[in-house]
Amino acid sequence: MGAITKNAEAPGERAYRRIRTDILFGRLLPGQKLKLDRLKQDYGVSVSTLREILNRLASERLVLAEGQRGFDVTTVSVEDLREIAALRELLEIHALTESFAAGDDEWEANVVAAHHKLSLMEERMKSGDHSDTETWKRYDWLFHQALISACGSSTLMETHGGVFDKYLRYQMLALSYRGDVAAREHKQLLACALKRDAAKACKILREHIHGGVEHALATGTIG
Amino acid sequence: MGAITKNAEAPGERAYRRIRTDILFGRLLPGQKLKLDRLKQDYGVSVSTLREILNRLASERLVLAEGQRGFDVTTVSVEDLREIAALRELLEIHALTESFAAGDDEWEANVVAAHHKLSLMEERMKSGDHSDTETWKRYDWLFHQALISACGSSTLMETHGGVFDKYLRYQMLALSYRGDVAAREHKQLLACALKRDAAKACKILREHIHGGVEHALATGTIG
DNA sequence: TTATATGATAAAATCAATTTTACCTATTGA
DNA sequence: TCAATAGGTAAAATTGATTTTATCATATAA
Repeated sequence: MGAITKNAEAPGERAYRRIRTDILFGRLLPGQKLKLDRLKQDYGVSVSTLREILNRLASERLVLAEGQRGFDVTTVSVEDLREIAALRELLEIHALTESFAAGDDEWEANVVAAHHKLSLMEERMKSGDHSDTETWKRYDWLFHQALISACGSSTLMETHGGVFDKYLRYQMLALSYRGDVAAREHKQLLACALKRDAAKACKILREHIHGGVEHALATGTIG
Repeated sequence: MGAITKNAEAPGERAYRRIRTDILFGRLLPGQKLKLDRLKQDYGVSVSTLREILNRLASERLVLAEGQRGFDVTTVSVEDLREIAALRELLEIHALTESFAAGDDEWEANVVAAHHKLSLMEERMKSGDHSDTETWKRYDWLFHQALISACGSSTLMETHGGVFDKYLRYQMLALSYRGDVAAREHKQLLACALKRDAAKACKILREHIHGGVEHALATGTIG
C-alpha cells in the first residue's frame, strides 16, 4: 500500500511487497516467528536479501527485530490500536483541512475518480462478493490519499501512509465486514470535498476512524 | 538519537548508529553517493551488513535507495525543511498538550532532571565551548522527549522522534549557533511544564521551531 | 532439590564470492 | 555531425558458505 517503491521488477522488491502485504492482510500473524530458512523457501530469495527486507519492515514497525534472536511479526494490542487510530486521526484531520483549502480542479477530479473506483468495489462487496479484499482496501487507501493529496506536504502524506497501513492491519485482523457503514461515510466525505466543507469532513472522518476501532474491538480478535 | 535500538554491541548495530549520526551531523553530506566498497572500509563491516543498514536508513528516509543504482544520502531542500518543521510542530504540540494534562510527579522530576543536564551544557556552549555538539543535541532531544513523555502514546513519541532527527539534521547543516535563544526558550518551556500551562508552552514551542527554521534558512546553506 | 555449569544443536549474523545491472566510451552508419 | 549501438568496466544485487550467538538438555555441585 504505502510501501516505499524501488524497482518493482527486482526479486528483492517483489518479496518485500509480498511479505509486507502478507503481514498487513494477516497471512503472517502477529507474534509469529519469522525463521529465515522457512521464509527463504516461501518467498524464493536468499537469506541476505531476506534480511534486507526484514530490516526495512522492522524500521516500519511491522516486524520486531530483537537482539540476535531474529525476527517476529509485530504483536497487536488494544492499546496499540488506539494509539495508531489517534495518530491517524491527528495526521489525516490536519492534512484534510489543508487539502480542502488548497485543492484545485485537478484535485477535485482525482477525488471523484478515486471515489468512483472505490464505490464500484463497495457495491460489489455489498452484494456479497468478498473475493478481492486486497483491491478493495487499496482503493480505500487511494481514496483517503486523494482527499489529502493537496495538503502540500509529501512528508505528511508518507507519514500518514505508514500509520494508515498499521490501522489497516487491525481492520484485516478483525476480519468482520463493515463495508456498508464505511461506504456511506466515504460518500459523505466526497460530498464534503466538493463543497470544501472541511469542518464537516473532519467530523465524519473522526467517526469513520472511531467506528472502525470500536468495530474491530467488538470482534474480540485483537486483545 | 531516536534510532531503533537492538543489540548495541553487535558490529552491525554499531555501524548503523555511526552511519546514522554521521548523516544527522553532516559528516555524510546530502546527496552524497554511498559506495559500498568505500563504506565497507570506513565502517568495518561487510557489504551484506552494510546493505541491511542502508535499507533501514532508506526506510527512515535518511538515505535514498533508487532502482539498482545503490544508495545516496537524502538531499535537503527549503521545502522539505518547512514540511519537517510543520510536522514536528503538529506532533509535538499535540503530545505536549496531552502530556501536560496527564503528567504526574515522576514526570515532573524527569523534566526537571532533563532540563538540568541540558542547561549545564547550554552554559558551557554560551561560554564558547563548542567541542561536544553531539552531546548537547542529545540533551536537547532528551529534554523535548521528557516534556512529551506523559502523552500516553509510544507510537506518537516514536513518530515524533523520527521527525525530530530530520529536523536536527537541518540544524546541524546550517551549523550556525543559536544556543542562547534556544536556551531561553527551554527555560520557559520548563516553567510552563511546572505550571502545567499547555497553551503558553505551545506558543513558545511554535516560536522555538519557527525560529530554528528561519535561522537555518538565513545561513543560506540549505537551498 | 535447586542452582550453576557444560556441551550439543539450531538459528541468526556476518562474510566472501558470483551474478546481474547500469554506465561510460568508442565505433559505425546515416 | 549526430544518433544509435555494441563492448567493456565498475558497482550493485543476489547468492551460498562461514562464523557467531542463543537456546535447550543434561550433568554436576551446593
